[in-house]
Amino acid sequence: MPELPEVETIASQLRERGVEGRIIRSVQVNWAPTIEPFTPAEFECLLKGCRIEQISRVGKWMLFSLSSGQTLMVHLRMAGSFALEQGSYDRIVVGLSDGLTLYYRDTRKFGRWKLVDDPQVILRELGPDALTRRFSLAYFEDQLRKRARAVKSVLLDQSVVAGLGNIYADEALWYARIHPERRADSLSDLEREKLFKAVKAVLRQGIRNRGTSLGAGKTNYRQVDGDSGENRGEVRAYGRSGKPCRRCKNTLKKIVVGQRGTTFCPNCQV
DNA sequence: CTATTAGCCTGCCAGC
DNA sequence: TGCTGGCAGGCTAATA
Repeated sequence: MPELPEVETIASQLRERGVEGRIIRSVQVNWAPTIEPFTPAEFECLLKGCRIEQISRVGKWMLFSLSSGQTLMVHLRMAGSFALEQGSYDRIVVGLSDGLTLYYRDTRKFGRWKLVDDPQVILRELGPDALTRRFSLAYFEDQLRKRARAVKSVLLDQSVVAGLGNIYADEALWYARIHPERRADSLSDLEREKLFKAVKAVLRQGIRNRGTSLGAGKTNYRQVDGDSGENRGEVRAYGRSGKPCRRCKNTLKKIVVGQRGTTFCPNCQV
């Protein structure tokens, strides 16, 4: 579930809690596939003694720039999170200077840590981050016009725009009143603009509310202090199948688009 | 270029 | 209550 707003929330909370500027004293890897192709011993050797200079985010990637010149890039995938207190499912434990410990928690073990000399090796495969100026209306229109796929699949394609996942894609389409299965190249000028604005708006709202948690389970998104995100009450489409549309009162419907569960309003999303 | 499937893992939930 | 199958927010690789 961590999409752009959740990753942004976690990154900014780690900054607020003073992770930047600390020295890495130890690295304990409890689930080795997370750091492939390195072994836990190699990985600790490369990180130990490095200062964490800066924590940033691009799309759904978190970037820790290190004093060694390398960058630690973390993708939380389905269930990854960070905490500053020990818990269950801690796959990597990073001991920092001045007594702080960073816990990487990931029930489903899908998350991945990449240690790279140049972040561009990974970032050049991505389209512009959805909340930057590089993701402009002109760019988005151009991308939509040349793709025949379902518009929802285009929103989820990280090489087109980086940061949207299943929740915020459904939300943006609901706000723009566009049916998720519409061919991207069939949208009108007005629809493209409405969708563009909706994408930016739902992501900003997600950040303001510190992310969306859909349940209380162990695989659910959590802020750094363990709290749920507060955006759930704002959700209009995702996970509301069978419930009334908050705009027209029709019953929301769930279908599959590009192998992904998709909830929308058959009445007002056309 | 687009679509489809399988795989990676574990927890959760509905249904029986 | 207890078990089971199917499903889940992401992404990649392989195949058609």
